[in-house]
Amino acid sequence: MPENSCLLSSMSHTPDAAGTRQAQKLRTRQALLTASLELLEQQSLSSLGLREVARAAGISPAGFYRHFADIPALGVALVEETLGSLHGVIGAVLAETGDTERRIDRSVELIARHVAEQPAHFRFLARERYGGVAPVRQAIAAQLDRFAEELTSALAADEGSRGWSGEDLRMLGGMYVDLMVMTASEFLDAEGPAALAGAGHTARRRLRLLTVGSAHWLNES
Amino acid sequence: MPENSCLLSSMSHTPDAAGTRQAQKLRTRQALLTASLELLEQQSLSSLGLREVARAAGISPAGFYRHFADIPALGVALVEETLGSLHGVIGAVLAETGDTERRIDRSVELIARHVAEQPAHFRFLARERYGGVAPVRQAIAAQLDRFAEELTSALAADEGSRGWSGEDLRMLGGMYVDLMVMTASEFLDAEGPAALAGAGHTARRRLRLLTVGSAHWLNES
DNA sequence: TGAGTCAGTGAACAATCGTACGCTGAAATT
DNA sequence: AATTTCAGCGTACGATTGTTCACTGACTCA
Repeated sequence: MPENSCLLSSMSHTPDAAGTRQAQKLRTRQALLTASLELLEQQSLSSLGLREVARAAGISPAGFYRHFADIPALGVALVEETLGSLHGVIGAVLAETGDTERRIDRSVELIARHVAEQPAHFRFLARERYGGVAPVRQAIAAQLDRFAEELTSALAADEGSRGWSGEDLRMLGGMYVDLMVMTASEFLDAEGPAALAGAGHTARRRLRLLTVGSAHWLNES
Repeated sequence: MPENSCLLSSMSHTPDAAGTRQAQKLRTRQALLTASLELLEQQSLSSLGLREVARAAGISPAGFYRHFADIPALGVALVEETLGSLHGVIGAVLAETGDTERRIDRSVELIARHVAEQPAHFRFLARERYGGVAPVRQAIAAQLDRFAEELTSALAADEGSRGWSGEDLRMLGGMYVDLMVMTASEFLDAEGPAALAGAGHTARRRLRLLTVGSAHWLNES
């Protein structure tokens, strides 16, 4: 830990340039989220202290309560921030082209890019998916269910899944979602470009295996 | 929490019947493991307190150090206890019969039974697999890698995987392991016999999809 | 301009925490 | 029988925790 500095340094209460009231509040809220996400790279939410977060964000412990009632509440907000902006992206990738191989490549690239851009968010996600804080667990489950649902309806529109039952489609969508989360975790664990490429390689092959399986699903089931 | 009682009550220091020295030590060690596992049903390891565990096990905080140096060290021991006894079981199930459908049924039943018999162990496993305590995470990863390896060599001996590359076999083994962990988590989340049966149903179908995929893997890859 | 709102402060609180010390007494060893 | 070993205890330490309270002062709005 090089610096436990005040992340707000030059923006707190100084009557600087920008800052309507609520804009400033949002900025501190964001500072809390950012600071906690940084702290969460080395520990899990259930051991994260309220004071610890406030300190890292540069506000007093009591100030925390102006934004969140709890550490769990902050966790739920983090879930929102991590996954909220990703809805609709999957459908776009699937709709892009019909070529299966290219679709797989695009999907893996998409995950790799997002993970590389905001690793801490996905680390948090993987860590808390089955973590010790119930509200956060539920929030993540709800978001992932939404993803599975979106993926399911995107798959239903595809010609490759004609004749599939809704139940089977849901299962397939769920598997894709789980595969994505697992792939994201492996990208996170991968250190160095070689390991990263390897992770992408096996991720593609896993998706391909699923694709092959679903292509023959109706004939053998 | 109905009772925070002393789990050792009648066995600590009383010159009762049984108990060579090391046997008694093992017994308190086991009490520590059992107590912590119980506490871990509602929280994760990184927020588990040393004093909390000692209190639940009925010994003094200082006594904890006679058995473990850390809470992380206790976590590693829990990993050992959870997965150590399961090695070899997978190979036995796979070797039992050649019929794919029956094999899938046996596997899912195996998981369901183990999860039902010791739910807390598997809850702990799922929670800490990507949890905040590095040594525990590594211990789990090492154990699961061993499982994947065992599964891989079991698959290699199977006639269905003739012509597969070692790399592909490892991927498939890894997917089966991940699927097992996921299935275990779903069994844990399932409340009531209906949800439990449903989890088993989708677990079987997921395995079947993987089987269908691997049956056509060589032709389409 | 004047009154009201409210994000953030600082002090104080009772708890809990991890760790260290020396001690005890039963079991093990000689 | 004398000696050593060592699992567990009791106490104490400083540090940190979550939460509350009355406060301040810059913004907002009439």
